Amino acid sequence: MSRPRQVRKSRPPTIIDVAARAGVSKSVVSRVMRGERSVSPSSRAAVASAAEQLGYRANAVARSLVQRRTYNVGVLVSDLHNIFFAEVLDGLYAAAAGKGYRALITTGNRDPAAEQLALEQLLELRADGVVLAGAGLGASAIAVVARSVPIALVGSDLRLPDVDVVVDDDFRGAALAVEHLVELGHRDIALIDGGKGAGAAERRAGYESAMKRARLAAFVRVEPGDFTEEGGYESARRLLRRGRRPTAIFASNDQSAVGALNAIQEADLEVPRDISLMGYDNTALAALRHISLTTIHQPRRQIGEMAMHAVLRRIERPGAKAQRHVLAPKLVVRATTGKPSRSVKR
Amino acid sequence: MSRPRQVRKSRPPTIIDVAARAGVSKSVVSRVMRGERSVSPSSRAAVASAAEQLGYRANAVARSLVQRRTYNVGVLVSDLHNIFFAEVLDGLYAAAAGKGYRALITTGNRDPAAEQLALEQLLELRADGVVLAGAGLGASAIAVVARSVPIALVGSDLRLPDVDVVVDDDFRGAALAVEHLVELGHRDIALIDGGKGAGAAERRAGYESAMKRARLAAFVRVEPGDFTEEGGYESARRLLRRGRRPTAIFASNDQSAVGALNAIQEADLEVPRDISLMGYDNTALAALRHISLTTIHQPRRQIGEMAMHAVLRRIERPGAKAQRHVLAPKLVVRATTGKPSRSVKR
DNA sequence: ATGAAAGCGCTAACAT
DNA sequence: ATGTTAGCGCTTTCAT
Repeated sequence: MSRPRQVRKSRPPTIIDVAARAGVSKSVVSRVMRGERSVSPSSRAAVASAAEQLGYRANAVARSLVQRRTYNVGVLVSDLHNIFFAEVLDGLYAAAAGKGYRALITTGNRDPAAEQLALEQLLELRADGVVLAGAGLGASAIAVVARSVPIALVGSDLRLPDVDVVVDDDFRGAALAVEHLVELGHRDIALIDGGKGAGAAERRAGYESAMKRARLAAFVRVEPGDFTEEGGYESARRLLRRGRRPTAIFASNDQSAVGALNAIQEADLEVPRDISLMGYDNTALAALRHISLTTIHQPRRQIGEMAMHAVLRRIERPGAKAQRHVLAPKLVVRATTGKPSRSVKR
Repeated sequence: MSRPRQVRKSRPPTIIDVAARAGVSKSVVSRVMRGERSVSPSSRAAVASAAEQLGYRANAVARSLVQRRTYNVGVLVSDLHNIFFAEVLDGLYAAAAGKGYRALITTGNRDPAAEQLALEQLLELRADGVVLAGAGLGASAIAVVARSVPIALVGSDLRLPDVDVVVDDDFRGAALAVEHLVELGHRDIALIDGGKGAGAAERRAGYESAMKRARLAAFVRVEPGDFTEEGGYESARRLLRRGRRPTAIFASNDQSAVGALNAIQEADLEVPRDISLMGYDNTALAALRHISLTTIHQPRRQIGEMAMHAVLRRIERPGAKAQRHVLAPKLVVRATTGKPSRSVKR
């Protein structure tokens, strides 16, 4: 009558417990759990009910050990604060789930040593593949790892053998921005640069190239910047102070565009009446009604899907060659761009 | 002479390979890998060099199977887009790493079914503990899982047995906001409500209570809202349209405060000269120089650390009781609050 | 200090 | 259709 209720925290039931309860061998249980059909309906029912009663949950650790694969794809994100990656992660997740894999996210928090460690951990966990999203790892470190597991890169355009890379076509995106402004009638279009930020160089090149193509080489002006709001503010102030004020500013990311917007307003100028402004990335910031920034959209979700598909493909076909996948950006017109004013040239 | 170079994708080396190469038994290798010291210096050196040469990496899967624990803590985040959680994740990570655990992030993308599945996966992976960050799972689902593994909740104030909960004191935070405004001399302080959003009810109660304490019960005005920018905009428009315009608006999150700011500017009012405005959460939005919103800061990183410590504690001391941890918010004064204008009462 | 052996929970031949 | 058996790569007694 006074037996102890049930040992607290008894181990979770195993396949053997289920087998015993269902009155079959553990093989049958295994078959049922994996949905094989060479099992009699009666056994199937018995196993199902036994598992249910016991609250049985398959042990993925044991399964992974014997199958020598985990169905886990590790995702190493450099920075969870960067809103850019959130949507990429959505794509990664969706693509993984759709193919029966799990995405396991880790981060190094912008610390290279921590990133290296996190990657190491993923490999110890025997992830079947790895996606590096904006990772700050060195090319050599990546190359080494790429020999033992399929890897895809997002947001860094390294060209390594056996490493898939998924990038937005920043060169083209910048050109889109310039073309939009030119169509509106702008000629004096300045760029707020992104320095060494991801994609900044391509955006600068795209800007310069598009300006030349529009026979506007004489108007090319690259103002140093650093992808931050503060940097954008300072850059814009410099641009506005100069003798010849541009009729349009193309900031190479939304963040710095917001800073620029601030400087423009401080100078008592109105956007887009007195000056047009563009950003890049189409972040949530740009969509604020408050700001409503014309910008360039990167297909973030699709980037994620692509990257996941790339590693899954090489997981399932070990021979397959890695590729470089380039996705097309899109122009998003909002309220900060318009025709240049005919105001007096100073 | 023409032997195939080396089989592509040969299996990763195991402890046995290392043992053979080092000329010792696999037990010795195991001991070295785990840093036990009952190993002769010579064996240790031999093993180290063999492992190095082979590129040996411990197999966490095998280890987890035999140890019956993974040193993994699963983190289920409802929404990676929500910037709030990014910093919470930092805290979770740091705390886990500090104690020799790994944090594995998954998400259900706001889809309850997907969340349930993701949680199930974490349990199949035999995570030693789980942190639910803003999860939309039902209390009963959580209660069931809580019987088999230590769980901590962040951002949802459910009171369940055997479930740790970490929350910001939203009641107190709202009171802080009101007190700040009252000190500046405001009396007519309206609230833009957060509807059914996380913490909205507590913030509303905190507002009401603080108003009463300041003998301002007559001025209590709760304008419906929904934590979105659009909602904040609409709420503010309604507040401004009414006969008696409040001298201060307290929006129950930053997002809706930004919407309100927009409405205020449209009404040709200046902040804080004509009207003061506060938000809640201290998101990146509030810090934009453009906006520079006075707001209430939640110790997000600390919330994450706390939650992780809570589950680690119960992982290591299976008997331990779960607790409710309440963290204190902080006032962050920026540029949107000031003394009320002495302008004519309408 | 080292080795031998058992076993973690499961899958995957192989029998029957 | 079902059961038996042999591992997966490691840790952990238990000897020595």
